[in-house]
Amino acid sequence: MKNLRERDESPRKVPTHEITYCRLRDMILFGQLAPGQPVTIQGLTTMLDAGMTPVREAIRKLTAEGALELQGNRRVSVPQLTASQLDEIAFARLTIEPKLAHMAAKRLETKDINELAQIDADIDQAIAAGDVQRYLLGNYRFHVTLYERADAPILLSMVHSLWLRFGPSLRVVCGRYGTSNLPDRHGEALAAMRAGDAEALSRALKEDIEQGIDQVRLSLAA
Amino acid sequence: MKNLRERDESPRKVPTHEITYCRLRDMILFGQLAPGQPVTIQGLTTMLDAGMTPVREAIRKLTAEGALELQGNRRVSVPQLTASQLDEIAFARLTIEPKLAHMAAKRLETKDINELAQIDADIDQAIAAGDVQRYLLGNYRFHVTLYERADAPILLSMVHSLWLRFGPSLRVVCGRYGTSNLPDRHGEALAAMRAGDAEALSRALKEDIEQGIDQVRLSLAA
DNA sequence: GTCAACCAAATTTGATCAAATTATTCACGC
DNA sequence: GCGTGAATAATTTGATCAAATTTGGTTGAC
Repeated sequence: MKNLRERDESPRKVPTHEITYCRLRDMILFGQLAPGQPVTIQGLTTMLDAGMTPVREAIRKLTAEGALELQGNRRVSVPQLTASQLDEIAFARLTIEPKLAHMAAKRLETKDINELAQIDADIDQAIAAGDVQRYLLGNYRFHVTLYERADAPILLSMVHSLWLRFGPSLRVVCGRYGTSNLPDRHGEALAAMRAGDAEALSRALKEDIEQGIDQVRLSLAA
Repeated sequence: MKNLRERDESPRKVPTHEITYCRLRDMILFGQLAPGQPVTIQGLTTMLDAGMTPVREAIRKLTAEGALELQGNRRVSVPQLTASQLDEIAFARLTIEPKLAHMAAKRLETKDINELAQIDADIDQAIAAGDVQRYLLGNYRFHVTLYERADAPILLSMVHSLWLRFGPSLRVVCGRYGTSNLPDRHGEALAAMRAGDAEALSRALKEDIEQGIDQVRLSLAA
């Protein structure tokens, strides 16, 4: 009985700072906050409709994850990647993500593969429609859903942090060049999953990641 | 003139939450907080002699880095590693740290190598004297000092997080079995640095890390 | 054994103080 | 006389704290 909550006003179960963190993170990953654009803490309190402490805590967490940086003294912003930082991310992603895919391969059940196929279908639709937002969200979900099956929380959190650093730049690329030329090795990946071929799966992921990073690298040079 | 601060009471330059974060982090890395031991936020406010907000922010940051975990509901604690989590850390460390060593190799100057030799000498003294605290601090400084020369902030922050996860367990091992049997491939590493051999350096680091992890793995089985 | 009241701890808000940025004004030079 | 630059004042923002609210756990009574 104590779990039932009748009041519409406060169906609180998760703390505000958690909600604030998620909302701010999604803003960084999928859009509204462009790299370099400076934001004040108080601006975020009104933007996210939360008190000062929860916003503050969300910022600390995201700063630790590399999704935000404390710019000089007074403002925070989404970091703008340099070429050498992109190389670091490339190395880390190409090492860890194929490993997670490999680990996940053995544990994947038919249900999981169907779910991933569903997500992939949605991605194809988004690409065809030129819907950047939906492509980014689908791509993120595809990778994370797969990696979660590896049951490796530490590596997963590292990947999570890498996506927070990489996501904003990918978004900029999509916004500039549209959804064509974007990585779509998901078909190969799904085939490897169905065949239970861990090696092939991790190879497909590696190529998918390389393609995405090359895209950003090109855009960075310009 | 405005930068001069006469008042003894408040020589504030770095914010409290920064200081609190560092102090708490060092407590986790080098000692006082054992894995599994639950701590309350209020306990930390008195222990660290800081207000509630700074402590809260430090906890958020350390939680994001994996140094603390929100235990069920109500308390935080230093996570206790499972065997599979140790495998994850082993994979990540053995991938990233040799890479950083390799990157650093080309940039090392004589001054840096001398500094590292100095640290290594201090480690040897600590091992001979059985001084666990000093060994841990020296070992940490040796690795971090080397990696910093790679000029790769993202990979460095990932390593930083891995050490925060690994450190407490290493400490437990030292406390239980003393400072013998501990990794000391630093001599080989220094030789490789002097020879300018990046491959040999990264190999030495790899062996040093493997040795340390095996030590913890053994202790975990018991 | 279950329910309710109480207690302790976490969360959150609002207030206060300090610091920094911006705007305005005054002075000096061209 | 007009424009530029520096200095100071004002407003905005950040950091910290203390108090109030909420939540979860525990204990005692029925």
